[in-house]
Amino acid sequence: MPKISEERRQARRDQILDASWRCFSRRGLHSTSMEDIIREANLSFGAVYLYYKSKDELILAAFSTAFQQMRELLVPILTREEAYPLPVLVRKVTKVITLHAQRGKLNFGTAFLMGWSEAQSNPKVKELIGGGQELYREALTAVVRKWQERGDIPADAKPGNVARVMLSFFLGFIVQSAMIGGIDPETAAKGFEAILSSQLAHRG
Amino acid sequence: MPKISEERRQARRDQILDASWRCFSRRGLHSTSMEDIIREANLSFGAVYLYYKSKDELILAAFSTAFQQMRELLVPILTREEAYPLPVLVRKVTKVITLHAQRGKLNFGTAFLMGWSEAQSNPKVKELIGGGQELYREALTAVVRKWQERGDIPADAKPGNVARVMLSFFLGFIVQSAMIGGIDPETAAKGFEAILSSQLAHRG
Amino acid sequence: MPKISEERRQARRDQILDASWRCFSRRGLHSTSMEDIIREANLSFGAVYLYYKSKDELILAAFSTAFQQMRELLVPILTREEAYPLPVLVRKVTKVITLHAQRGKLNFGTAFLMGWSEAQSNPKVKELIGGGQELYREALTAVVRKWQERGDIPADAKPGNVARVMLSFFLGFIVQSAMIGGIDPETAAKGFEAILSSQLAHRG
Amino acid sequence: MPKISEERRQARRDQILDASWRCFSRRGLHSTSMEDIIREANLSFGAVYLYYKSKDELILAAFSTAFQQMRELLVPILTREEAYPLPVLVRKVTKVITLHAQRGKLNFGTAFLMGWSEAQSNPKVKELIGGGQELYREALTAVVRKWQERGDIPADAKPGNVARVMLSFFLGFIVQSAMIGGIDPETAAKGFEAILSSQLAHRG
DNA sequence: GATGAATGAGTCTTCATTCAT
DNA sequence: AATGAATGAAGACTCATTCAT
Repeated sequence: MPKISEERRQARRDQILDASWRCFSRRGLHSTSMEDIIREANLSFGAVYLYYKSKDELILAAFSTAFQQMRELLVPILTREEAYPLPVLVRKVTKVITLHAQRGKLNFGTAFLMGWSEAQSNPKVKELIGGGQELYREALTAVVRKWQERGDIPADAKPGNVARVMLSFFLGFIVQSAMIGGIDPETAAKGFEAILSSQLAHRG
Repeated sequence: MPKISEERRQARRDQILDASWRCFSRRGLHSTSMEDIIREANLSFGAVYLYYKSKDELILAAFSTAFQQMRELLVPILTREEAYPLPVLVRKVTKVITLHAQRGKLNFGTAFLMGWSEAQSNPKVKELIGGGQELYREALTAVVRKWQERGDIPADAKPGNVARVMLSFFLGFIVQSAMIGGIDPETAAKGFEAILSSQLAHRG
Repeated sequence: MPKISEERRQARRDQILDASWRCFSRRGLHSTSMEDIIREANLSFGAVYLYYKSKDELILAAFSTAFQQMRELLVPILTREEAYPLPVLVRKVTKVITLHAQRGKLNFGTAFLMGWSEAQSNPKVKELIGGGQELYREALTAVVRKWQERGDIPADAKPGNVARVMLSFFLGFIVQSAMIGGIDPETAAKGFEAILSSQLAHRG
Repeated sequence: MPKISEERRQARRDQILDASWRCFSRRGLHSTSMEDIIREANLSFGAVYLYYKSKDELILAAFSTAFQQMRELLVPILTREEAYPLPVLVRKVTKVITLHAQRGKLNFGTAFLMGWSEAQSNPKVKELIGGGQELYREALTAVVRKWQERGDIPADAKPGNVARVMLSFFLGFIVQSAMIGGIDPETAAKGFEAILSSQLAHRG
C-alpha cells in the first residue's frame, strides 16, 4: 500500500508530464533529455523513474494524456444528438483545437506534429494516435449520416467520403496553424461557407 | 575548383540523400545514425562528410529536395491558366501527393510528418517547409480568385479563407493517409462533390 | 537497550539473510539489488537498514553465517578423538558439504564460489573465509598427525603437506560439484580408496 | 575490408584484455567499471566498444583467453603418450597453475575464482568454464586408464572416480593458493606421496 | 579524394542510501 | 520501530565528428 495518496501520486505524474511538454515543445521529443525534464520539473533523477519506467513510457503517457484531453472536449461536439450544421461544426471543432493548442504558455499544436512523426517509428504511439483518428472518422461519419437524414447532403453520397474530407481538413488545420498560422476558427468557417455557397458542383 | 566533375558530385549527393530517406522512413530522423546512412549508401564516413558538413545539413538537404520534387509537380497544376474546378483540383493534387508518397519502396508520406515535427525545433527546417506552404497558400488564393471571376464562388467571399480551407484539406490528406489510410484521390474528390452539392449553407 | 526483544531482533536478521541467499543464489552477489532482497524478505527499505548498516555489512553477515553453519557441522568430524581413516573422513566431510549445499531449495554450493570471488576484492570477506580455511588446515594437520601416530602414514612425512592436499581436495570438491557435478561423497571416497591401494608411489 | 591489419586488431584486443585483467584482479569483476578499463588501457570510450560490443562480451573474452592459455599448457602434460606417475603429474600440473597464476604483475589465480563465481549467474561463462573442466576430467580419466594398464592402480577401480578426485584436488589447489597460500607444487607432490605410501587403505 | 579507426561528450538508467512522516 | 518516496552519484553505452594515413 503506497504511503502517498493516489491523489498526490497523480499530481506528481502530472507535474512530470507538464514539465515534459514544456521541454518537448521547446526542443522536440528526441533533443529533450531526461535531465532537461528532470530540471524543468524540479525533481531528482530517481523520482521521475519512480513514476515512469523509461523515457519511452513517459513519451507514450505524454501523448496519451494530451490526446485524451482534447478528445474529451471534441466527443460531445461530434456526438451531439442534433448534429451541428457544417460551418458550425467547423467553427466549434477548430475552436477546441485552437484553445487546446494554446493551453498555458506552451503551444500544444506542436504536440500533434510530434506525435504523428513519432508514430512513424514507434508502434505504440502509432496505435494510440491512429486509434484516436479512427474514432474521429467514425464519429464524423455518423454526423454526415444525420446531415443526409435531414437532407443537408445528397442521400446518394457515401458518408464515409465526406467524413474523410472533414477529418483531413481538421488535421490539416492543426498543421497549418502550427507551421504558418494565419488561420483561425472564423477564417475556417467562412472558407467552408463560401465553398458551400458555390456553384462549383455543376462544373466538377 | 572541385577535382571531380560537378555531375559526379551531384550523383554522390543524391546517393547519400536516397540512402538517408530509406533510413529515415524506416527508423525516423533521430533514431537514424550517420553510420546507418553511411552503410545504406555503401560509402565511408569521410565520404559523406565530404558532401554534407553535418547531420543537420544533411537533414535540411533531405527535406529540401523531397519538398522541392513535389513542388515541381504541384505548381503546374495550381498555376494553370484556366483554374481546374474544385473537385478536379482535389483529385489532381491528391494524386500527386499519393504518387510522390509511394515513390520507390519507401513511404514518402512519413517524410512530411517528420519534416513538420522537425520544424518545431529546427528553425531552418521550419523556414524551408513553412515557406513552401505559404507559396501553396498564395497559389491556392490565386486559384480561388479565378473561381470567383468565373462565378463558381460568391464574389464577396475572401479568397484567402477558401485557400486556407483547401490547404488544410491537402495537408490533412497527407496526415490521414500516413496515419490510418483509407483515403485516396477518388474518395477525396467524391467527398468534396457531396459537400458542394449540399444545402448545408442555408443552415449554417 | 533495544525496544524489541533480542529474540525478535535475531529472527529479523535471519529473515533478511535467508532472503539474501535466495537472491544471491539466483542472480549473484552484485546483480542482486537491495530492493530485490527487501522484496524477497517482505520488508521495507528502512527495516533492512535498521539491521544492517550497508550492503557490504549484509554481505559479510551472509557469508559469516553461511560458513559458520558449515563449520559447526565439520568441526566435530575433524576433531574427533579417534581420527577417522582417510576414506571415511572423505565420505563424511563431502557428505556434510553436499547436504549443506542443498539446504532448502537453493544451491548453497554457489555461496562458496561467490565468497571466494568476493574475497579477492573485499578484505573483510577474505579475512573471514581465509581464517576459516586456515582453521580447517590446522584441524586436518592434527588429523594427519593422528594417522602418523597409529602408523597409517609414514612417520617422516610432513603432516602439513598431507593436510594441504586434503584441504585442496575438499575445496575442489565444492568447485567441481557446483560447476559440472557428477561427483558425490561415494564417488570421492571410492576414488581415494583406489589411490590408496595403488603402487604408484614406487614409480614417482 | 579493415584499414588496420588483423595483427594490429588483435594487438588492440589483447591490450584491452590485459588492462581488463589488471583491473579485475584489483577490484573484482563488477566493481570494475568500463571507465577503469579504458583508463588502464589508455584508450577512449569508443575505442573499447569498437572491439567488444559490451562489458559482458569483454568479460567472456577475458575468461575465454585466460582459460585457453592455461589449457594449451596443460593438455600436453595430460595427453602425453606415456602417462606421468601421479606425483609427477601433480608436480607438473600444479607448476603450470602456479606459473600461469603469477604471469606478469597480476595474480591470475583470482581469475579462476572470479570465473567460477560469475558462472553461477552467467550461462555463457558457465558453459565456457564448465566445458573446459569436463575436458580436463576426460583427459584425467584417460590418464588413470593408462595407470591401470601398467598396474599402478587396481584394475577394478573406476577410472572416472580417480579422475574426479584428481580434478577436485587441482581445482582446490587453485582455491587454496589464492585464498591462504602456503601451498606449492613441491608441497602438493610430497603430500600425495605420503598418501600413496600409506597403509590407510587397509583400515578404510 | 577517400578511408575508417578513434574520440569523448552526452544519454538513459540503476541503485545504495537517507529521512520526513 | 517502521515506512517507502526521494536522492544523485555512478554506470554502460551511443554517436556525430575528426584526422592520420
